[in-house]
Amino acid sequence: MTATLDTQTGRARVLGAAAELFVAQGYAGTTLRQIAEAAGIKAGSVYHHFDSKEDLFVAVLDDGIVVMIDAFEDAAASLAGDEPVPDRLAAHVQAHLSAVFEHGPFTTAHVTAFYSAPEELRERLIVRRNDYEAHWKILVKELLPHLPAKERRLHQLLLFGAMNNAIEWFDSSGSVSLKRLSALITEQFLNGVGADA
Amino acid sequence: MTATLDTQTGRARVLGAAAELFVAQGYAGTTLRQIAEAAGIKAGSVYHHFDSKEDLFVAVLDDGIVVMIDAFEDAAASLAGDEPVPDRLAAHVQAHLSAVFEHGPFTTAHVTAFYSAPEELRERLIVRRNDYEAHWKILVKELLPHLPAKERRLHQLLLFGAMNNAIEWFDSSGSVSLKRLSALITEQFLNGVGADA
DNA sequence: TTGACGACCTAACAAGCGTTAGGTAGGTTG
DNA sequence: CAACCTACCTAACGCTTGTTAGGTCGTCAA
Repeated sequence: MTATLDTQTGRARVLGAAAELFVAQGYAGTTLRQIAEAAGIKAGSVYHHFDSKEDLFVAVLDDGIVVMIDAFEDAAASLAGDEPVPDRLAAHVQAHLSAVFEHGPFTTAHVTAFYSAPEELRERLIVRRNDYEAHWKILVKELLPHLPAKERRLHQLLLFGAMNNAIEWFDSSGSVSLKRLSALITEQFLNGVGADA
Repeated sequence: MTATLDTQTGRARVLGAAAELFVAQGYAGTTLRQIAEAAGIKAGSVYHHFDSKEDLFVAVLDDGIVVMIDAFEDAAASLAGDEPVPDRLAAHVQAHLSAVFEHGPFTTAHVTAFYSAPEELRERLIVRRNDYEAHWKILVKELLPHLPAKERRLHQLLLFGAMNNAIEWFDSSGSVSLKRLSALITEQFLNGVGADA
């Protein structure tokens, strides 16, 4: 459950080491020898668990998207469904950010390493990514029924941009908590920065 | 002025080819032989113009940030200074997006390729990046004087996130114009998505 | 005419890459 | 005890990488 890199076995250690390195250095910038060393084995042994570097990358990101979808559905399940719009949105924003920042490098890899991979490789991942985005699309439609679909899509993309870009500057051990950040993004998204407060 | 890759000479062709490839494939994913071929010369000849792959990368991104700062200052100069807040913000948002989407691969590289480079390389670029962010910081302070500095910084980061992430989905030849996108981002930033319209 | 210079090319270098074949040690199963 | 499986290791393969040394050819100043 709370197993770290040191206590895991074989395949899981490789997967975790790969996730961390892909996040830090991207796909092309990470070598199998680095991954192997971080996992405590030799480069050739990686092929006992995965057929190729590409497959390993796909495995990392597939794991990540599963975590994100779980987080989304947990958030949905924790709501009765009749809460005010800001509360419902905030719960899901926090679930997303929590998954990215606090649930290990697998989710983070989806935000930072995805675009570092060759396009051909990315194509193997978009199905599951679209699955996650579809969850959000339904939610946003429920929360903002008054908007035309096209505009709703644009706003959703802007929301994703604001959330995912936070990975470049947000420090989870800093003075701003993740909960506060979630509230801020929600408030900003729904009501704006408030030119006249 | 409107010189393309084909009409440029030596160094400029290498620079342009490198920018495009860095955008498409990242730093580690792009080879000097690819750059050379795209520029119409041989790999070794790149070293007549640049001392290393790292230097070439820095040159590309330095060129990009200059364009962005120019665009920002042009937008500022085109304003009288007493326009309403939404108009002033929209002008600068459009300047930023226009620079990223319509002024060649150098500016784009700053958004997409920056984080694909090793951290040591990135350090050579942050001085100029900070210079550009400082322009925005001053502007946001003028536009939103009522917010505490800390919160203003967070909102600014969210704005950058929304703008820069647009590179992953915005299609400048699509049905949404860049001007409309600028207006949408500005409206969203200042007033939110409007839960009750 | 000579000389220098810029812009390129050829050919190679050492290092590192992803990947593979074949081997070894320990645990489990019949 | 034998057979088998899992989890590794060693050693190498062919290839690509960034980089360098030295050469060529046209242009242009003295």
